[in-house]
Amino acid sequence: MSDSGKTKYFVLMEELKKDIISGEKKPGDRLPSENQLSQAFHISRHTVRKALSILEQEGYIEAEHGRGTFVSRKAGRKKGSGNIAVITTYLSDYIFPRLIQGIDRVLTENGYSIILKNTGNSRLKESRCLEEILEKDVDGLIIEPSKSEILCGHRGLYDKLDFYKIPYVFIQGYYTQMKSKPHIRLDDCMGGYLVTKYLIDLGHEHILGIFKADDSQGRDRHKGFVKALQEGGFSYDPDMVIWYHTEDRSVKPSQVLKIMLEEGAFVDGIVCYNDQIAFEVIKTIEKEGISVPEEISVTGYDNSFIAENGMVKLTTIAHPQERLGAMAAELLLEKINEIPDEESQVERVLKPKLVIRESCKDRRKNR
Amino acid sequence: MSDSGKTKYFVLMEELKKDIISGEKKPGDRLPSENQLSQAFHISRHTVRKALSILEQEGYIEAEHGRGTFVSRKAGRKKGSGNIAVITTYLSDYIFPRLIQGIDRVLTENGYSIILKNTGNSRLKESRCLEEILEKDVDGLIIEPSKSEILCGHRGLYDKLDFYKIPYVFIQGYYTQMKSKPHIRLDDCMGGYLVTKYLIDLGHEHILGIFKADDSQGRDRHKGFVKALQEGGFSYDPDMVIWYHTEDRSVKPSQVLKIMLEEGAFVDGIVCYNDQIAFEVIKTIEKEGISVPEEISVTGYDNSFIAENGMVKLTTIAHPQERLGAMAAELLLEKINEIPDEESQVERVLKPKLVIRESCKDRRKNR
DNA sequence: AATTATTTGTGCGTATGTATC
DNA sequence: AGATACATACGCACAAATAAT
Repeated sequence: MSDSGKTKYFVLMEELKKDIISGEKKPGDRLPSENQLSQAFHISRHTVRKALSILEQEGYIEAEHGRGTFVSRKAGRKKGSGNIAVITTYLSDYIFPRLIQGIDRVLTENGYSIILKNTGNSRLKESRCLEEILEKDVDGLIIEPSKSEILCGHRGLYDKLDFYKIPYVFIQGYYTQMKSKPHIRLDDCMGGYLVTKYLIDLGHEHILGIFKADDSQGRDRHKGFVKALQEGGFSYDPDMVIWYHTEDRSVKPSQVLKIMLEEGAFVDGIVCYNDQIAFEVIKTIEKEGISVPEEISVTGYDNSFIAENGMVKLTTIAHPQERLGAMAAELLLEKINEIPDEESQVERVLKPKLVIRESCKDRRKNR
Repeated sequence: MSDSGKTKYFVLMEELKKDIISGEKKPGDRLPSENQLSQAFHISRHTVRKALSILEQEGYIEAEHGRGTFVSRKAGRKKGSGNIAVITTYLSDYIFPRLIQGIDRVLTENGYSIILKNTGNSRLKESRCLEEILEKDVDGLIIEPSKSEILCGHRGLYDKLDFYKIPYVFIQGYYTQMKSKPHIRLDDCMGGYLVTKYLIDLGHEHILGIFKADDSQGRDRHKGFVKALQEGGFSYDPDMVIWYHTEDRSVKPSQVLKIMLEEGAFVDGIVCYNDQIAFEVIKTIEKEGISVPEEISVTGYDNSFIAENGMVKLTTIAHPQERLGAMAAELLLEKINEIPDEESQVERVLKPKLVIRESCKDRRKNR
């Protein structure tokens, strides 16, 4: 034991570990064979194996039967639990099942499992979920932020994720203060533009917008709505927009609309935040004895089951739900396997498409 | 290698692990010395050490230089991952979102997270999922068996779950060979009875049944179907039943029905395995120029979204999806917290309810 | 206090099996 | 088919820690 009293296998192990950490041996490189090492270090092959087994256990190297021993591609990193957390606002409703389906498909193909959490769109629950995630060891996180338009009160939790080097990607919304973080979303501005433009092209002149005020999607869809109106030569009238919050969603839009209609407001088209709202809106309108689309056209958003199979087939924006989930999973996998130097693109935007059904009527005089 | 092709160290390791998990060796107990083991198992000390090193690495034992090797004090009561695996056939469609919602609600309330897996109703994937679950440490398992009516080819995996004392409960279906295992299900026999009885009471006399052949639900619903017919004084006619398998589901029922109708078979009511099939059936019937329910009544099963919001509002069986999930989670929690002596009830059956909508017509002459 | 037996830890040499190229 | 490389397995020797005599 010439080397400072340490054991032989320990010396060899440290030597190899040093080479790997320093970068002298790069991920994927082949180590000398066991016999070569045993000769070079003047120790028995058995002792070499002991050193290698420790390194393998710690995840620095990977031995392949009949081929050789290689520096692990994810050298230095923990071996990983194989679990990835997925936090969404809701589980069972609307687009989420398909979204989760897409995430699951990609992750399963790559040997991961998903840990599912949902926040009910509550900031408090989102905090709890994140804290739980930090306690368990997950290899990554896909999260749909709750009420993404409201100031982020728990930025610290995301900082912790960064600190522990747990990669995460946002889906659907994103916190505006964290725009540089990886996220995948629909181009909601374009979506809002498309439906509004469609109504204008069909000759509508009194278009009402109903938007959600507390997430980035609502803000973006409204932005597109305004853009289309102004391009069409209409001046923007704030009275022709109903804003609501998550907590209001089942009552406010319908109630306000009802009052507007009863007060005799003239409306020939309504752009709705999503299909659910559109459905509520149609119910309300028809209760007032007004018919859709003959008197008022209505557009939805998301192309959910309800749009295709409801009483009135909704003209809406196609939401490639499963694709969105799959892309999020793919981006996360890239982040997980990424070497710190290179950085993949952090934002991926899906272009929405208009799906035309039966909820809008052509109001042009001359055709 | 007399022992089933496994390596010697592996055999010894499993043997010792079994003793520790079963409680034969208690935490703090001393294992036989390496030399004793090598003599007892007729293997070299080197091989014994290999086995022990794995157990030490996994945290089952702790070696103390000069004293001996001891069962780890924290071997038995690993703190628990707080994760519970949920394996279903599908994720995004039909009743599953709500079911998972129910499971999630109860488990989240109790501080657990769910790891989601889906099998696509494939036995192979079910095996893979179970193997993965065995590798990760989960505190329990809720599983919807795939094709529960077909002989269980991987019983061994469930035995392993028993061995590692991972509690599990079946939902929806259950393997008939494992009836004594905890499971939660609808009383599908009663459900099948209810819809059929309803049609008979409305004066239907030529009732066709469409059932799935490869799960226990299909078999049970058919059983109720037969019971109602015979109680109503009709003899059972096998030609008035269409059986299909999971792989057939999108083509066979409609095709066979189409042929039957075109050949002039007289049918005034159809009991369908579920709402999806009922939906397909209605499409097929109406393509043939026959109207529902005026000429043929159709019943569904599950009371899914489609039943409430489709073209024809389906008379169906209410499936308390979220409740079912919640009950499964509650039963699992009982199993997890259960002291091995006392055993809670293993089977819980939910009574189904008939939901009457517009897909059946009263055919009685005198009212 | 020293000795001895026991037990784990380190290390060497050899042989055979099996996967890869 | 043969060379190479990792995987399993046996036997031996000695060191270091521990416990009992």
